[in-house]
Amino acid sequence: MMAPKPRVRFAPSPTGELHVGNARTALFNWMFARHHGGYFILRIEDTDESRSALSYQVNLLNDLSWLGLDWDEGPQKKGSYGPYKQSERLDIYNEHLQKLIDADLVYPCYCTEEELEEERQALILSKRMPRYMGKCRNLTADERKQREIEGRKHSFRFKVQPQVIEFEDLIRGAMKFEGEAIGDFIIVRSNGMPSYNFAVVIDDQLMGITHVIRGEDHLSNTALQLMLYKAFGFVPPTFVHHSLILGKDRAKLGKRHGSVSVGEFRKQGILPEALINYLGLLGSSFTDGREVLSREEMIEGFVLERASKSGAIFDEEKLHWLNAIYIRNCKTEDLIERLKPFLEQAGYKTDAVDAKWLYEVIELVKTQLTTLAEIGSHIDIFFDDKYIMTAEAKEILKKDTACQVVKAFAEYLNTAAGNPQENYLAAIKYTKEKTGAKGKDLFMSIRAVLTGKVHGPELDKVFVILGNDTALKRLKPFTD
RNA sequence: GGUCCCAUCGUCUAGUGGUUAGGACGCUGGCCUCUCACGCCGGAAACCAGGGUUCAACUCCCUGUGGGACUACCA
Repeated sequence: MMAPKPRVRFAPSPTGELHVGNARTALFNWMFARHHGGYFILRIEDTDESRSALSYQVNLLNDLSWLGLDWDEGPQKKGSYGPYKQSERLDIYNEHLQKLIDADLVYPCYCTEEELEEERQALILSKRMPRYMGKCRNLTADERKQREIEGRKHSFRFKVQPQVIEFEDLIRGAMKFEGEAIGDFIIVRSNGMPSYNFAVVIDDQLMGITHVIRGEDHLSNTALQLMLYKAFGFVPPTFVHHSLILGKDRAKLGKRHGSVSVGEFRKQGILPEALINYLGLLGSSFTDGREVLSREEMIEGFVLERASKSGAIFDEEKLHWLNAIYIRNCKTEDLIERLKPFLEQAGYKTDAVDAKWLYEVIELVKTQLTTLAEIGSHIDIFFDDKYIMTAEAKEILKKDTACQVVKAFAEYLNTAAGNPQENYLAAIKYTKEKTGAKGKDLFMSIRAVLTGKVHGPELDKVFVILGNDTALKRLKPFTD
């Protein structure tokens, strides 16, 4: 008999930009689903009304789509396990809460935040672990009524039985937690919203999730969730906790480490396939050791168990290396399309320019690019309004030989009648013969005057793109 | 503090008792070349420490050390 198709989910909370760490979790889930021909489900965990925002949710879907991580069920995609937003599943949570109330596995807690904070501080002071000590656990019916009359709101807490929790993690192996340290935790808040640990268990169960693939930061939550699975009589899914992405200081990657959101990398001109490739590589490896992999190859070679157990530092340089590879492997027509927003932003009017000509320009500078955003500094030499003479170029042109070279070159060009390709070759030949200059003296001088820079693509190609007229225009100030 | 996780070049990793410890990024030497980039060839660079187990440990066990996560009416 064939194993049932796995159902996995990515369950972000729309409280900020999509972080690369979360994107990687999404990627792992997605690759796992695609590799096994299963289902990738997107669930929005928006039970924190104060932090969730619709704009973030829109962003999230955009970023995921941009990365190419398509989901089979979730927002904008109907499935038979919805709704896929927790804020729309409130009655489901209430039903389940009632079950636990009926089974006497939960109790109302009337403590205020201030009281809880006080308790926490007292415990810390006496060097004990800060946790809820169960003040409201054994309240009598009268005491509860009294608090209701006082108008106190209550949350619901789960009665934690001291126990050892064990489970098998697909990446980490046997996991064991001493339940002793866990206090009665809140499953429904005083505003009626479910807490994370409560909602996640119900949703994963009801949505038929077979593998919970998430970050290591959820490892200790698993113990609480397992208690809930048991309380409901649910069979827990397989848990898989991958390692975290770290900053240079080996702490969990966060805002203070610089760029951490998918949106930021997009704005910097990172290609989605490069980011996906990098994220897939980070903290994992594919069997044959190759590192530049297409989406299909990643799906094909993905083995969850190969994911590393230890955290991985985010290496932007390696991301850039991959990005450069994807840029130069990109078909020039496609690259131009991707480049357009960046060109506009840098002040280049792409519509005002001949498409064929632009194609030649991009084709020529492709290999120099690391990110799309730096396009401007590579093509400025081809635009009169962007062309400027750098200090290094001026230095080159101060030399006597340079002056002679420039004059001779211009002299030939002034009377030349061929196409740019022929003209360039002939002008170089003429200049070489007339001045005796060769090598660097010859080419660098011409490069300096033509592009205003001392670095750039092959001169002959630059000249052809520039054309006779532009070349002469730039030569003129140096020939008078 | 408590619970838990982790530990191979600077970084990402391969490695499952016997290897010259392999690859990639970065760094670096050279080639190509007017320059930069690309490309090609080469180099430096690692098994956290101490005990076991074993004929043999990077690999298995223990302890220590170091790093990290969690410790909310956030997810």
